[in-house]
Amino acid sequence: MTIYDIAKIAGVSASTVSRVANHKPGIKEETRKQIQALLEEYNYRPNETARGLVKQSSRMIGILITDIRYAHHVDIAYHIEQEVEKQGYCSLIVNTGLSDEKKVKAIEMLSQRRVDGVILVGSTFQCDAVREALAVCFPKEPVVITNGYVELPNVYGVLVDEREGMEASVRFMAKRGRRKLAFILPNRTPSNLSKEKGFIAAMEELGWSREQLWIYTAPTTLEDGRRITEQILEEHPDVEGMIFGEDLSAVGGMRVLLDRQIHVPGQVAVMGVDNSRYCDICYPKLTSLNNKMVEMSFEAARILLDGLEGRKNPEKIMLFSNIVEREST
Amino acid sequence: MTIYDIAKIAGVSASTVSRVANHKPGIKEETRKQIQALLEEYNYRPNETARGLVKQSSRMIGILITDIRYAHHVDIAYHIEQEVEKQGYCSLIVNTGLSDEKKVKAIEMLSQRRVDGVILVGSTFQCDAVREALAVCFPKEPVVITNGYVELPNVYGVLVDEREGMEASVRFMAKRGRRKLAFILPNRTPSNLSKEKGFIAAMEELGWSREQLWIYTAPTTLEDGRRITEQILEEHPDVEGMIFGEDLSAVGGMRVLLDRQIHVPGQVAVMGVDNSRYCDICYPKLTSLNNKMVEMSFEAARILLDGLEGRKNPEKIMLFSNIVEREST
DNA sequence: TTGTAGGCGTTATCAC
DNA sequence: GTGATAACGCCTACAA
Repeated sequence: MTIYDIAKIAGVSASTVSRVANHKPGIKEETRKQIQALLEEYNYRPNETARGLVKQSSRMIGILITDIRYAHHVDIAYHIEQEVEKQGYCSLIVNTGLSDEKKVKAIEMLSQRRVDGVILVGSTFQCDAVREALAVCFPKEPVVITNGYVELPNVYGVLVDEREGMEASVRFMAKRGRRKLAFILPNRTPSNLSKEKGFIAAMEELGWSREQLWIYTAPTTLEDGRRITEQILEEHPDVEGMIFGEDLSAVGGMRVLLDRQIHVPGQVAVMGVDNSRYCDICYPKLTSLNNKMVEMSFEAARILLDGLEGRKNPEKIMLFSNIVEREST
Repeated sequence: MTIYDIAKIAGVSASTVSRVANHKPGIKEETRKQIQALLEEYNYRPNETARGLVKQSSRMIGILITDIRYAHHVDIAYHIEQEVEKQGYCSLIVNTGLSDEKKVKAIEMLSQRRVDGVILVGSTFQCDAVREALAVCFPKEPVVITNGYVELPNVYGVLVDEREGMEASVRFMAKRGRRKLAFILPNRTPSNLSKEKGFIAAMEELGWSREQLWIYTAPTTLEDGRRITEQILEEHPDVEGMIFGEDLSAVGGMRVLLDRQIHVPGQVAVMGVDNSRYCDICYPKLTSLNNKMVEMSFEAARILLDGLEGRKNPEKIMLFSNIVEREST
């Protein structure tokens, strides 16, 4: 059913039908009613593809995420989708994985589909490959990075003070008498590296030399958390606190402690980062650095929508993290 | 950059450029090379919107989900997205919530965007409102429902024997000496109602009358699981096993037992359904009825892709669930 | 091997 | 108020 079909049936021109369908003024009330009735009878829906072509706007945005299955990510995607949907935008969610190549491919694909704007979820997108791809594929369209930033005129960053947040976490532990701390770095994203910096700074403040620090690396799965915790217990049986750069591996780590009857938090206190759904599901409930995912999502959606409608925003904004204390500390 | 721009620069016609861009035969090797070079130099990408208009295909599919934040749902969406992406399709994921009205709106929106096919995730979409909307909005396009089915010529269902699976769960409990069982019904979707039927059938088999059965209702959150468990303990302190219709509320329930020092599984055995990520995160690890989410996703994607390319499939297929035993039983 | 012309379904700009 | 007509960017007969 196209406007032409309807026009033929009504005995009017296609433009008249178009005007009625778009609630434009300047139509005799009688014709309007008649055509409106036909529109409903034949269940007419304007072809968004054709409309997009002439309007030069797809009314779709792209959301790039490395892996939406991680609770923290899906929450962000969910909130962004809900927000932009209110303004009639659809979300094209793409899981890119960690490789630069797939990130670039995804950006090219989105530009080919002419999305009106893009949100990149996570500081992992703060890299040269992505920057270059954005520069050629989206030179004008608004782009927002959550938890990261790249230097381009049309790119906005919504940042969280994770370095400062991690320093606060160390002090939080220290205040509870935990000074022998291990830090578990998830992977080398800019965000995680600033957490590491925060850890180092705060530990030095406590009088530890950089060489003494217990810094380990483990990806973001339960199993990695288990493995690294076993290793830490092996190498530092006197550990008093463990700060994981992300929640899921912290949960894996806690389970090892539980199984070995090392009391949490009595003997070892544990913290994560992301304040995700996992924190309430595991046992004991996990204290976590809240990096303001929900707020970040709303801000990212708002800034993107502003950009789509020509409103300006500062290119970077910063949100402040806080610690959500639960049972593990 | 359009094919016309490139054509002008190259001094050829737009159709020649189009042919080169689409790797069509019948072009002199020399012109091909020259144009290919220009295409790359100017970073040309065909406008998918325009291409979609003429090809009458958006190469997008719609994925309808009530709430993608639930681990089981996001896993399904993830696998579908990955599968269709391999064939060059994009996924438009829409969170509809539970209301019929929003489900219908979402279907209309997807048809307006002319997606080539749709996957509905969960038996909650097996209802009259959705059936009617599909009939008018997608009379010809392939549609797949996971864990459900509606009677329409172009709709496929990927089903799981949850009724039988629930019977098996009851027997599984009985074999471990648990005969005083409570069943917690998440909400009244067709899928959950067949779980309930399975529970009833198996309990009758064990010699319980329908009136004696401990059947409760609680939505799918941690908090609901807590609340209902407290109520059950109140009303039936002698309960020996609890079967939750979904994992998350089971986790909430287990925490109540843990807090009251009721040993799981020693005193009360607990099971969930979905075999989701939550099962490994909680404590003790949750035994769960695996309703074959991963397999269902792959089948749904395959059937949809088959439909998109004109290949036929049986309108319904059934997968068989199994129990994944962990620590809670 | 290449170019021309028509069409995909809309919207928007002019006339009438 | 309404109707032609020309885009939007691409593909594809058909013609040359």
